[in-house]
Order: sequence, then structure tokens, then C-alpha cells
Amino acid sequence: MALTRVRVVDVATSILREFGLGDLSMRRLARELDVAPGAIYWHIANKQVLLAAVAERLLADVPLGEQGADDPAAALRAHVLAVRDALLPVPDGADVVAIAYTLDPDSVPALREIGVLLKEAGAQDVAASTDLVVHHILGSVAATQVRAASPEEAVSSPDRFEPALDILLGLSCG
Amino acid sequence: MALTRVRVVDVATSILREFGLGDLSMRRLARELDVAPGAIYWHIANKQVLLAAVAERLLADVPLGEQGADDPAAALRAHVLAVRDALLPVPDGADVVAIAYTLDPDSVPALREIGVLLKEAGAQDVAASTDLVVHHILGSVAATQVRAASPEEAVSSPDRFEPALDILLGLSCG
DNA sequence: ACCTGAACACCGTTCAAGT
DNA sequence: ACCTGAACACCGTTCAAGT
Repeated sequence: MALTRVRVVDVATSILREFGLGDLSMRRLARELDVAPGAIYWHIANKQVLLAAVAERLLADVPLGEQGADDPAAALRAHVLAVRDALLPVPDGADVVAIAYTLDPDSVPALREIGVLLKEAGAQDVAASTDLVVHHILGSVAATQVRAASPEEAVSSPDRFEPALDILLGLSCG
Repeated sequence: MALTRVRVVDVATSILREFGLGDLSMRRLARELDVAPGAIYWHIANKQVLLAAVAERLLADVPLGEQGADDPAAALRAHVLAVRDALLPVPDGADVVAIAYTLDPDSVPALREIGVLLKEAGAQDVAASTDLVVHHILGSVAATQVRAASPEEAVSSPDRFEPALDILLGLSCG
């Protein structure tokens, strides 16, 4: 099979899903693609760019623009939970998306959508609220994953995500 | 000078302050300490533990328990800004603290203090609110630092931190 | 145009052996 | 008790040379 940018990002994403960021090296990726490490650099500038592309792929299946937005607040809440659910099963998924969002907040459509929905729901300061919601999602997913990976306290602590989200959505919108 | 745990953490912290996380390697640290790389492992279990210790050091100078708490909401706001200001000048400081906070939310006194102050200020769900505020600080500091490092848009975007913080503090506390 | 081979300059961690 | 030397198993990135 020919090496293409799409295939590189595909295989990178599946390594992340199965083994996490620690195993997602350019060399490991090249091995999985049956090419020399240098070959990847013909299709992708560097690892940062690769991770940004993987981040986009991770949230590519979260639906955008659900038009049944007669209740924008409910649509926003549902969308945030969908983003969270897409990230939760991916080891280090939140860290990868955080890298992409920090490099360019507009590069990930599913996160841009949060701003759109906040506006529709009547948020005062859309930019500030979007930052709050995104940081909450990414921070809390990262925390949940680490706690799940740690040996002690297999009893998962009660989920603080939704209570905190409701505080946020209550405050941001009229 | 004898190699001690304190000296290891000291020098690690100063490498971070000057050069950032990319230059804070165990080998570079050993070079700066004039010892073999293996020597560090007599005093510190591994790099994770080192970074957690560095995180604590970064916020060690933020004062705790300012007793003039006749206005707890104002004390909370001031404390959050102090934490932010301590982190802003340290390259990748937010990432290092995020690692420590995620591994053990109680390990960093200055962040624990946020929960204490939120309670005093009358927050409903202290645990959820603390997570929100901490993720907001760390996410926003990381974003600010990356934007400052990037070449384009030297004109720093207007600071969304305080508007967002005020949204948060308004909502969390009665 | 696309890829290999080989190199450059690094990593974190372990552990026998020395003092 | 504390440290060195040397190894193990890796990294990201570049670039002449091949096809």
C-alpha cells in the first residue's frame, strides 16, 4: 500500500487508541507502516503536526450542527458530553487534543462548535466561556484517565464532571 | 557539594525556569549537577516524581492562609491570581503542575488552598468547583505561553483569564 | 516524486562494581 | 551509603543517495 498522509494519520490514531501517547513515536509508527522513519517526513512536517491531525480525527465523529436546536442549552450540554465520551476511551486523548487546541483553538471543529452553541444559548462572553468549557473537558478527562490507570482506588471516585459542567452552563448563560 | 534530593529538585527547577520542559532531561540535569545520570536515581525514584516535586516548588512562594479573610470571595480571587502569576513566567510551568495535580490533587498546597477558600466563600459543590478553577488556571496559562512563544500575532490577544474567572466565581458561590 | 540508509544528537532507567 | 561506568532499548529529525 502506498504511503499517504491519510494512512500515516490513520495508523498513528490507532496506535494512540491501543497504547497511548508513550507508544506513539515516529519510529514505532514507521515500523507499523513498514517504511523507514524518514519516509514519514515526506508526508508530515513533524510530530506536532501529526498530533494535531490525530486530535482532529479523534473528534471527527462527533456530529456538528444538529439542527433540532429549539433548546440550545440542551444541545450544548449534549454536545459537550459527546466530546467527552469520544475522548474518554482514548488513552491520553485529552492531552493530544489539548496540544492541538493550544496551538490553534480553531483547528478542531468539534471544539469550535462549543463556541457556536454557547452563543446560541445566550452566553455573555463567548470566548471566555468557550475556554472554560474546553479546559474543563480536557482537564477532567485527563484526570479521569490517570485515576483509572492508577492501581489504588479502583473504586472510581464519583464523577465530578457533570456537576461542574452544570455549574458552568448555569453561570455562562442567562 | 554533596548530592541531595533538595539540590536535585533545585537545579531541576532552575533548568525548567530557564529552558522549559524540553530541556529538563535526567541526563541534562545530571550534567548540570556534575554527576553520572544514575546518581540521581539514588535520591529520586523517577522523572514523574521529580516533576511533581518541581511543581510543588514552583508554587511554594504563593502565601497560604492569609488570615485577613473578612472577604473570602476577594481572598479567593487574589489567591487564584497569585497562582497564575507564579506560573506565567515559567515555561511549561502549567504542564508540570498539571502532571502533579492529576497524579495527586492534594499534593500541591497552593491548589488545595483553592478548595479551602471556595468553601469559605460558600461554594455549593467544593470538589467540582475546585476542579473547574484549577483546570481554568492551568489551561489558560498553557495557552498564554504557547501564544507568547509563537511568532505570529505578537500582539497578545486580550486576556480572557479574568473575565472567565469572574464567570466561574460568580457561579460557584452564592 | 517518493523512499532508504545511515547518521547526529539525544533520551529514561538499571545495575554490577567501586569507594 | 552513595556514586561511576557501561550498557539496554529506545527517541525526533535530516539528508545524500537511490529508484
